[in-house]
Amino acid sequence: MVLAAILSSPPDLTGPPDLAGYAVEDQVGFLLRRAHQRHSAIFLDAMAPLDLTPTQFTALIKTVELGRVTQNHLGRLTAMDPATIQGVVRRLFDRGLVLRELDPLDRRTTVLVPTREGIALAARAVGPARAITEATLAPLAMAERAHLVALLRKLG
Amino acid sequence: MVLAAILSSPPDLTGPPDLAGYAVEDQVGFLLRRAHQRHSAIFLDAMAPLDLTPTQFTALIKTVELGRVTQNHLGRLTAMDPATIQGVVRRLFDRGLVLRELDPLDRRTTVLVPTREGIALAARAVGPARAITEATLAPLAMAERAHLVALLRKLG
DNA sequence: GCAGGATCATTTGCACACGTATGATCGCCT
DNA sequence: AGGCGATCATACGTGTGCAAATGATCCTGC
Repeated sequence: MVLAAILSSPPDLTGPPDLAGYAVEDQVGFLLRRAHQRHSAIFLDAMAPLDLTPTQFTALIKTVELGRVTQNHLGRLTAMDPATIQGVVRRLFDRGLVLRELDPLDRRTTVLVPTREGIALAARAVGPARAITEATLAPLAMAERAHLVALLRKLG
Repeated sequence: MVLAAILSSPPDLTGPPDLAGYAVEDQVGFLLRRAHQRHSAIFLDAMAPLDLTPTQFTALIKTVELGRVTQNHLGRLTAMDPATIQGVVRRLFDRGLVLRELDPLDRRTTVLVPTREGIALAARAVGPARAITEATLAPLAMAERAHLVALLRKLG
């Protein structure tokens, strides 16, 4: 492959273009994307038996925690915009994990309520979720883990 | 709304279901997703004039930096799997920012080469990119920024 | 009391991101 | 030589994420 590259490319006398010392792989954005990817992979793998994605898990847990929530409000609590939470909730609804109730006093909203199955699944998911957090933070020492979480939280 | 909730739901004597003190919003996964979202929003906004997404920018910069890369190799360098890098490169190609060359010695691969326009756009994008990193890290003090980057890098 | 602005949910269109599958090609080992 | 596992690019399906548009409903100010 190296040989192929040498043979098939003309000698580059100009060298790499000057990007003024900018290194993409050291930027927060790149590192955040990579860390998020890694966590997602760990999550999907560990949660496979329960078939929950990170967003589905978050939405379900929050719904169970609150008992009754409006869809938009749930979205704000879980950092998902209305378009995103809509799809997530639809999948939870299709699996019978949450119900949609009508609020006679505000006919714009649909109030979400966890079903018995939703509550049971949330309870079963907490264990794996702890393991996922642990696995995600595994490369870091204990003090570093707390530090990272604090910094991420501060990042808003 | 409160009244509606009272009227339409039976009294809940059990209280919120026990999730054993698990707080979703304090988990690394949730915080990573949130931080990544925030950064993406900042990026898209600041890079709007150049119309580059984070992944497109990363792929372009790396291609310019290297001069010649195989698509899969570029994917590994930029943390994108083959399926993802394919779409990203296709969009760069459609905009005339990179070329696809054939390697006669390995007919499986397509070698990517930046065009003059691609190189120029990359050069123009570096400034905004620095501003984006700065804006993303704005909530943190200088020492904290370095610390966060170090921790994220260590996270793999 | 009603008009204008805000809020709620939904839809559409685009871009990531991964798993999985497929077909072509390469490299190595017998 | 020949075959077999690995690698490269691509395709498809699903899920996340945002912007922008729509329509229904609410609430506030006048």
